[in-house]
Amino acid sequence: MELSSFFLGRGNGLKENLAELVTDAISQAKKVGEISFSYDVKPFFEHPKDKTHGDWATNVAMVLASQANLSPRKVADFIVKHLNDKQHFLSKVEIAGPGFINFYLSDKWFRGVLKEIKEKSEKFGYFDMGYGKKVLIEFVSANPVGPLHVGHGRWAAVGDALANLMTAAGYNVAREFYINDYGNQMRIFGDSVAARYVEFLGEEVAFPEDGYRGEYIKEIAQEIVEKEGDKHFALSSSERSKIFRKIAYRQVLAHIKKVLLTMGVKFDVWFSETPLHDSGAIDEAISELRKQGYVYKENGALWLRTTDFEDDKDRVLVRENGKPTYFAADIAYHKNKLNRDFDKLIDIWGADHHGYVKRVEAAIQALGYPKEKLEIIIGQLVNLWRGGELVRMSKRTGEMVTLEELLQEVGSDAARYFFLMRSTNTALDFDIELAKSQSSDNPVYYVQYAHARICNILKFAEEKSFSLPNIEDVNFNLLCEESELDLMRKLMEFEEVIEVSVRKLIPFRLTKYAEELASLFHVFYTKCRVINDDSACQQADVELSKARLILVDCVRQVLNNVLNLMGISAPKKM
RNA sequence: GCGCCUGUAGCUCAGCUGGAUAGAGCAUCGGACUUCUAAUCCGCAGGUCGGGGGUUCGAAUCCCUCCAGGCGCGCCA
Repeated sequence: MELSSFFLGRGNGLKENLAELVTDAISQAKKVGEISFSYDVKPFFEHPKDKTHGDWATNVAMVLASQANLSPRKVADFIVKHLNDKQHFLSKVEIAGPGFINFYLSDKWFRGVLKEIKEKSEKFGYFDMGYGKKVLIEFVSANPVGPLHVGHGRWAAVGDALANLMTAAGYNVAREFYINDYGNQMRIFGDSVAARYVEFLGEEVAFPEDGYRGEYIKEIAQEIVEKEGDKHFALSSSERSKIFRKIAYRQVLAHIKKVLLTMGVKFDVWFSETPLHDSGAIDEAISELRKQGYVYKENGALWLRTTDFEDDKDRVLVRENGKPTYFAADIAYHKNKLNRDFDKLIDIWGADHHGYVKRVEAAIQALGYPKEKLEIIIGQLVNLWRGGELVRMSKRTGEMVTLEELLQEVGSDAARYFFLMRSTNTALDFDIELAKSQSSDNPVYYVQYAHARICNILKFAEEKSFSLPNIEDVNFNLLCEESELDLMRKLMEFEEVIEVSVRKLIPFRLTKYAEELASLFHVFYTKCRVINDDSACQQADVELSKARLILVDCVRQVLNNVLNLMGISAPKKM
């Protein structure tokens, strides 16, 4: 998924510099007649998989070769000849393989990253690619008729991390939860609780057809009995149902908010569906659609011609009985969001709703908005595993692990990490035993442990009166071990990771980066000692310790920042 | 039947706009603690990228087709 048009920002500074350098060299070569081509190509840069191929590489010579009617290596020769690296951020440029141009960054350049981290601290990695554009991310949006299940946890973790990421990238982000508190299901829900209530008070009652049979319904009813006694007993069944719908809804919603808060997920807006019906917003939306010419009547119902926008079939807006469909309300909801002046709407839905995507996109366009206004992320479902055993879940049998139970068992950090760990278009296998295990198998602890280890070094340094040096007093040229240079390279990548994660809407990329950085730190840790506490140690050792202290403190900072974006704590001690 | 997602090492997954010898983690096996936390590190091994065709200098990546799995195809929400 590419949102290129929306994500025109400054982008990654270093990459841009490099791109400019190469573009300039190409136009120079063209000017002097060495390379001729008629249409421009944008150089593509990547980090070579193999370190010995440099820090960056571009394939531009190979792309130009056929146009220029020259061999790729010849084109590369001409380009390299015209590179004018005024800022001296390259130490070496090589032509390799079929025609890659490999760039090696100068020491000066990637040591500069340490200074930048110290300056920006918790804002390191942040940059302005959004220019304050307003984005609304709608996620979770569970029906308020029961507890959240583990799938909701995934959307909570993904949505919240995405919101954090986009904020870091300079967007103005709001988080919203749409509450489907209207319609049939709410009525059934109220009836179900009412029936259990009457049951508790000792009266035989027929449980509603299609009623919610989960244990939690009984719990809600019992709570009402305990708090309010039998005062609703004497009411007529329709009055009772109405009241219970309200009470039970309040309880469930409060519970949903509480559980999400346990995960550290806070919404800016809780948007209720009911007012859309009561305020005439749905009628307005429909008349707007009619004005645009996409509405027609057939078989007593009112239809939206979504097939004009690639949907399989047209969809009903108003039923034969005069009641608007869920779809109609959803159109009014999206219209409401669009009216609130967001530059971009992002919806995160479970895979079980993917069949709904086309019609909502159609509705947006029928309302006169460009399709790109709305981005719908479809996430695949979550399978729970306990050890090697798949945990079967079924609403019918009531065998359900709720999000609350999962959080209680594995904790918020592990839960969020696991929910985030995979691409959203892959079904997620969530192994409860693994999430709980305090071992190297568990990536959450692996990353957090790196952070805690560094904090311990800093504490140890303090005890040896090796306080964190002033950055001006440090000679970073002393950092020349491979593991040190690898760490600095990885630190430098952070901004780029944020950029890619946002551009492609893939927050799971953060977990990969966190693990890579943690891993490089652990390697460094076993190879390099930071604090030389030998009283007889040389001045040179002291200088090296200073430089390494700054280095590990920078790693600590970036680990902290990436964990923050994921909504996971960065413990000082483990 | 149609639509969306998925198929890469024994397992769970990365792999960007088509690029260099397809990468991690786990599991297995073999090593490393008198040293700032061994919740760590190092090494070995492991692959017809679901099958087949096509596009081209080059395909895990793009196109077609087939196979397998998940999800969805209401005037439910």
